[in-house]
Order: sequence, then structure tokens, then C-alpha cells
Amino acid sequence: MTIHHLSVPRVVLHEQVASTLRQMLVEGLIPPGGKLNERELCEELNISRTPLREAIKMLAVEGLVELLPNRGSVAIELSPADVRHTFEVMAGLEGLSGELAAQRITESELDEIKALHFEMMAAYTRRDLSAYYQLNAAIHRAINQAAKNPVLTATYNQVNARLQALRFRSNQDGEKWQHAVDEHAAMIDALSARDPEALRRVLMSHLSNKKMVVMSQLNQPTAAAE
Amino acid sequence: MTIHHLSVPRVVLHEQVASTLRQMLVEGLIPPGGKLNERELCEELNISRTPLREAIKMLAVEGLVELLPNRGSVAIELSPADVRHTFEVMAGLEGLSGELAAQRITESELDEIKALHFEMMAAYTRRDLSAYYQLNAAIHRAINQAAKNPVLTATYNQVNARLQALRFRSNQDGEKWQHAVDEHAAMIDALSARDPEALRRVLMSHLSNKKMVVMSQLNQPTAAAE
DNA sequence: AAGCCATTTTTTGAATACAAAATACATTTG
DNA sequence: CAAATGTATTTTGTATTCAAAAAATGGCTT
Repeated sequence: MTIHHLSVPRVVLHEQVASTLRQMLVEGLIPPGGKLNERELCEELNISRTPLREAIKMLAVEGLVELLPNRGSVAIELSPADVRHTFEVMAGLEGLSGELAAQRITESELDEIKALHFEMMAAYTRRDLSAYYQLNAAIHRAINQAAKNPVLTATYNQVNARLQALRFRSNQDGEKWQHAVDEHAAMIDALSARDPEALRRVLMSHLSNKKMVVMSQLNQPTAAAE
Repeated sequence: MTIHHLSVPRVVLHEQVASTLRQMLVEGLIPPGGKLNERELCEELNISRTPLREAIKMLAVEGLVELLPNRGSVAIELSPADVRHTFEVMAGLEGLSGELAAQRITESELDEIKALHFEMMAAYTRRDLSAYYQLNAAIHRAINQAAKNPVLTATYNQVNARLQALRFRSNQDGEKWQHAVDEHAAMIDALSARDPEALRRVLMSHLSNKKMVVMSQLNQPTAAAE
């Protein structure tokens, strides 16, 4: 007889709750600045306040929510300065990713990234923004994987999650998009050449451009979610 | 009459508890691999299990403790690979710190760092390792401050805390120490020249050397605390 | 005596209960 | 009528209780 129980409520509640909340925050279901009402969330998720509060504390450390003593917690709201600072750190982490990936990537990893790149070019050609965005994210994830540093991956993901909540994607103008695509081509070249310094430069400037796109969208309050 | 209550238990317990535990972990009072017994810690800190458990969850996100479902939590124990990965990320963050600091440091910040550097040279000349270590840490903190990026500072501190628990400091041999001092001189030069790329290089190689010192100490199990 | 199984004890996980703070509301008073 | 003050309600913070899992103990079998 197997010991696997298909019901599996055995994955500790606070982890599940944290995942659910993380998703709600990143997807904007709880908007920036929105309050996390404990009673409501308990009813919604069918749990007691104990695991909920544990999860909220975890998200506070991750920087996704802010704790207001005696007044609960709210989803973070990034000021333009916060966004700048976060992108700066992301650029540093991406650059490091690239530097390490260029040194450590295997042939098959490189092939997979090249394949993703072609798929992304297809999405670009069709102006399929949603597919483009997903493939773009997949490529960056793959480069990160190729760096073979779990601490870097975890740190990267944690910082990145805060930006996800901005839900900027979408509508960059055509010229900017073209430029981003060019940068991706340069990435593939640097990776193929196993040139750490070149890849680092490309990734950092890529992030810097992304930052500028996002910052300019922040100034236009019509910035809509996907 | 003033509204200030000198007792001030009004700073939320879970934060206090997290700070206390963090200190206990970093100082080795709870050794790597050591179990965090909830009942014991509650008695020791005179609190109930709720805020303690909230604090432990936070430390788990920070990477200072590991949660073992249904079996409690233990202080992290870094494998040599973990140490390598952590140092790699630290090097990246230090490099970024330097790059930004070289661009943004003010005259008075630079003067203060120069002063700290001279104090450190004094400690080195006296072979006062404890003072040297503290001044060294102060210099790195000051560079980080000069980068003027709170997200970077927070990320840096969080990753660094994991290494602190190793408590390596002390006994690097004379030659390595000399080399570290030389690197510090190069830092001051790069900072004074406002040369981001140079400072980045110096800081990254500084970290890389520190990594090698630590890794070699890890192999010698006699590695003692301060 | 060594190893295995059942039972007890301890420890962890989650829910509830209680206390304190903050907020909302209504009443009073100028 | 507006501001202020006191009261009620809600919400958060902490302690306690209850339940389930893991570890420890002790007895039993071979």
C-alpha cells in the first residue's frame, strides 16, 4: 500500500497561504496600497488567523507587504524612487547572472535558449505581446538557471516579485520594442561566445532600458494592467 | 505631561523576537544546525508561541533558519557550495555598491571613509584584529550607504547575515591580510577618482579573496569563533 | 541481548479566546 | 451646526487550547 494521500493537506498552511497571497499581490488582486483585512482573508481562504498572520509576516520580509503596527498590513506601493532602486538592484543581479551563465552554460542549455529566442522572435513578428512577454520571461529565467547559483536565483526572484506587482508589461511603443529585441539578439551572441563581460553589459543595459520604459509609464497614470 | 511611556512594550513582539533570534543566530548562540525548540525559547524570552513562530517564519524567509515541516526549525548550516554561492552574490552586490557609490559619494562621505581607512591602517599596524574587523565592516557599510540605494542595502544585509553566522573573521595569515589591506587602499583610490568600474573590480576581487580565505578555513574544522 | 512494535510523551500545527489598540459612531455642548 | 468627547464596534496583537504528527520510552518476542 502506498503512503501517498491524494488529499495532501500536509503541506503546511502558512506556505500555501503565502503562495496564494503572493499571487494575489503580484496579479493585482490586492492592489498596491490595498489593505489586507485579516478577517476577510480568513473567510476567503477558509483558514484561521494564525497561519494567515504567519504568511503575512513572511511576505513582509519579502518586501511585498508593509506592516503597520497595530494597524494591519498593506500591499506595497512603490514610489518612483523605489522603482528606480529596485531596477538598479535587478540590473546588478541580471548582470551577475549573465556573467556566470556565460561561463557555465552547457550546450543543451544554450540550444534551449536559442530555441526560446526564435519563438520570441515569432511572437514579436506577430506582435503577440502576451506570448512575447512570457517567452522573454522564460529566457531570463533560463539564463538565471544557467548561472547555476541557487542563492542568486532566490535573491533575484525575491526582488523581482516586487516589480511584478507593477504589472507594467504591455504597450511599449514599437521603437522601444525593436530595441529590446535587438538587445536579445546581442544576448544570444554573447552567450554563444561565452563572453561574460559582454553578456553582463547587454543585460544591464537591457534592464536599464526596461526601467526607463516602466518609469515613463508610471508618469502616465493611465498605465493599465494586462 | 508627556505621552512617552518608558516601559515601551509597544514595538510589536514578533519584531523584537526576530531581532533577538537573529542576534542569537549570527553570534552562534544557536549554532548552525542547532534546533530552535519553541517551548524553550518561549520560556527564555518570556513570550507565547504565537509571536515566536511569526519571528521564526520571518527568519526562514531571510534564510537564517530552515523550516522542517512538522519537525520544527533549525539554524542554517551552509555547505561549501552554499558558501560559494552566497559569496558570489555578495560579490555582485558589493560590486554594484561600489559602482554606484563611486558615482554618488559626496565629499564628506568620502572624507569619512578615508578617516575610517586610516583608523583601519592603525589597527592593522597594531595587529589588532578585532578593531580591524570592525573598521573593515564600517567601511563596507559606508560604501554601501554612499550608493544611496535602500533596496541594495537591504538586499545586501539580508544575504550578508547568512555569512555572519559562519563567524569566520580572525586568523587570516599575514600575507592574506597584507593583500586585503592593499585592496582597501585601491578602494580609496577608486573612490577618490570616482571611477565606478575600477571600484567595482576592486570590491569584487576583494570579496573573491575573502571567499577563498573562508573556504579554506571551512576545510580546517578547527575554525574557531572570535 | 538485540530488534521490533505498541504506547506514552513531547513537540509542532492550527484554531480559538482574550486583551489592547484603533476606528467609527453618536451624543453633548458651545 | 460644528467641534469635541465619550462609547461602541471593529481590528489587531498575544496567549491559550486543541489536534495531529514525531520522538521517546518500555515491554515484548525471538
